[in-house]
Amino acid sequence: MPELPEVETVVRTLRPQVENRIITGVEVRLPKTVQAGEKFLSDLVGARIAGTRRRAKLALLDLALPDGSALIAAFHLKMTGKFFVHPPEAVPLKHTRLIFDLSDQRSIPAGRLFFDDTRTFGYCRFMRPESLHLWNFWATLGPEPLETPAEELAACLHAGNRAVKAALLDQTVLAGAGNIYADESLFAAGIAPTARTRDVSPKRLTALAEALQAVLRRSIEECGSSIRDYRDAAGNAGAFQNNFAVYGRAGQPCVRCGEPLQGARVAGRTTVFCPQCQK
DNA sequence: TCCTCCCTGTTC
DNA sequence: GAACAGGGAGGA
Repeated sequence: MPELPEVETVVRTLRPQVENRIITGVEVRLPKTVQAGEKFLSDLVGARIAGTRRRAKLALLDLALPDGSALIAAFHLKMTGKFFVHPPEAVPLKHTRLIFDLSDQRSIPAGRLFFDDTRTFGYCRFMRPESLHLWNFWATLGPEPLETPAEELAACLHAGNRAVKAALLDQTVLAGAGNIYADESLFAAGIAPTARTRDVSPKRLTALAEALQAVLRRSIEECGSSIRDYRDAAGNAGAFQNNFAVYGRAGQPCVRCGEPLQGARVAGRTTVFCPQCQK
């Protein structure tokens, strides 16, 4: 389940394999994977992949079209979306949803970029950069947690009155956290996932924001967390799952106090926390 | 603000 | 053969 550190890792591993390659063909194997901008599909041949970057949990390809205009391919991997660059002769796999054929700048075939997605929740949108703001999801995304002071993130979390975990998961509050990093940062900050944001002091919300930043940074250093499906664009698993204090550990002893961790459902998500250490 | 649904492979 | 995994849209 790619969250911010996993998408960051995917983008970093994809970059050297696709940047400055030319798209020589496109194959849409599952129509619904292209969520918007189908009309641009025919313009893609000859486009150069000018850049790769991340915003929230989106992986973005900046494309330079042959007519000189710019286009963005925005991919949301959701739970099971994966990129992989295969040799030019590779054939689609069972769950391959979208393929870009790539060549180098001298038109020599360089490979095929597969977007594979078992559960088909992932998508790609083709958009003009100047039209991005018309996409509601994009326009309402909250700040990047690693590029924003913790006090500012705390103020975002404080707005409204809901379970703190629900605020952490809300991409319009801050962008990039998912179930894993929400649970891990709540544990690190000693805050119960069900605590109402209005009842948590600004100081503790700041500690939560700092804990989130720390856990995201550490996970990026370890190339993300691999639960089941996740692989980066080089086919490698991450290692941060070995550092989980609570995620997936319901019933096991708390690493801090030894009491059994409790499982629950909060904000519609499986949640694990320590009733002793998190108040 | 909260709940349901989408989807398929894995686990019990 | 059912429960479960979960981001985000959409509806209550």
